[in-house]
Amino acid sequence: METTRFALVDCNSFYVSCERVFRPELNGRPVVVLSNNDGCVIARSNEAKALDIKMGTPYFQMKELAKQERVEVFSSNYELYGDMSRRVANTLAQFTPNLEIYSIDECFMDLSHLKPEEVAEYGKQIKKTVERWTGIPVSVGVACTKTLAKVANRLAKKRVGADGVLVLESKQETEEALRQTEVGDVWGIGRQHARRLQQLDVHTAWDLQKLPEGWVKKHMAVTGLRTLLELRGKPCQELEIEAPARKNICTSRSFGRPLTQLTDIEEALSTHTVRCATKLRKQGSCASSLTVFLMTNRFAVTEHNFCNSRTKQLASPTSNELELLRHAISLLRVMFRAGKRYVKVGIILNDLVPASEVQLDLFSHQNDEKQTKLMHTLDTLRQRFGHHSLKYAVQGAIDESNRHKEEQQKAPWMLRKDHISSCYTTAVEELLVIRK
DNA sequence: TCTGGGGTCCTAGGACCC
DNA sequence: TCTGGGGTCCTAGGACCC
Repeated sequence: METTRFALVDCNSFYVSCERVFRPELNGRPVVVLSNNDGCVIARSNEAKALDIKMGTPYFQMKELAKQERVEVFSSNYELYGDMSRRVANTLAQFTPNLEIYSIDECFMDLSHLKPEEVAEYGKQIKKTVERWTGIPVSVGVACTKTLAKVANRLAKKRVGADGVLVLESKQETEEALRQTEVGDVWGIGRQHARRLQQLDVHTAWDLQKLPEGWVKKHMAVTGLRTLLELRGKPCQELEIEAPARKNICTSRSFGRPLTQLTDIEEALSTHTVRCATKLRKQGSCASSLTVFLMTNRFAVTEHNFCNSRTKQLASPTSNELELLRHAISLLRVMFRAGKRYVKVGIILNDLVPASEVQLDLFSHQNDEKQTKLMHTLDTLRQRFGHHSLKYAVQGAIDESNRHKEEQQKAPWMLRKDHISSCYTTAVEELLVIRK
């Protein structure tokens, strides 16, 4: 029987690295990237980590420090990061087609076919090639299960002399790695389980791996048991080359500032709904129900906290955004209460089914086919001319297409993006600037 | 003034059925 | 007063991931 071998390739401080590719003078300097609405820190360069800036720190709490230490601050630019992510994945695909795109900055690769003595050199080649072709620095961890590959990857980043590549082949190498890994840093062990395990004197991945299966199953469910077995070297999770179809699709955003007017919230919700429906059709699915949720500020002590949601079951599954829009707006109107300051609205499309399997409702519109063609046309035009090229009146007159727009020219629900970089790789005008 | 967004899986417990 | 047993389905909530 062939033993399995997985590599985990993880981009170092991915969002920061994307910004640095086009601003190389920022290498060696502290850089952070903020979440949507410039809320919290979600990516940090090593120099920023050295300043003790923690993941998830609200930006307003570190503004002063950023100024003092000349930290370069970016709003998140997902168009850029998504494009860079595709470049990294395409590069990795040159090494093996057995590739799982696990997240925007991580890929698992199947390296079972290699001889043990070839693995380390192969890992170095992967790292070098990605950096040369995309400009993004990566770390590579290799082991016989996904969970152990994660462990290896963490240490590849941390260990001096590892140089960003670590292979766990022998029992001794694996044991040493597990002893050096805190239990809370194991993939699948979150805050709750980590705290509980610490209380039981289980501090490292090595301690965790020694626990009895029965206890782990009882207290950490089968997902915990899988983690345990994978730490022991028994693979429980395969490579997922084809991304499985999503079961829910959600689009939501905080507003640029708290809102009190229904019409403003309707503009935001209808824009989210169109986005969400576009994602739905891209996956080739129809939604059987939709949920709209509306939130007041969960941090405000003075306001009566309010998070409400309403769900609508549809007569038959649909991907028609006109229909989804109608239902979303009517759910919002039922929920809305005057006099509250709202901070966020969102839509979730649930119980998705493949469009090809949707039962035709004999009593519904005769013009279903016409509607399908209309949606297809909308998708094509938006893809070609940008998402803002075709809108409904309810979405409001102002759009986000000019990303550097002054605050007062934006609709009140639109995100703050005070530190946005250019879409170097995808925006036509940017490409022209680069060519000049 | 200022605290992200988008997912998955699992389990317990209630409702309901025979 | 006593008040079976086993199965399924659904949902809310918890925990986790990046």
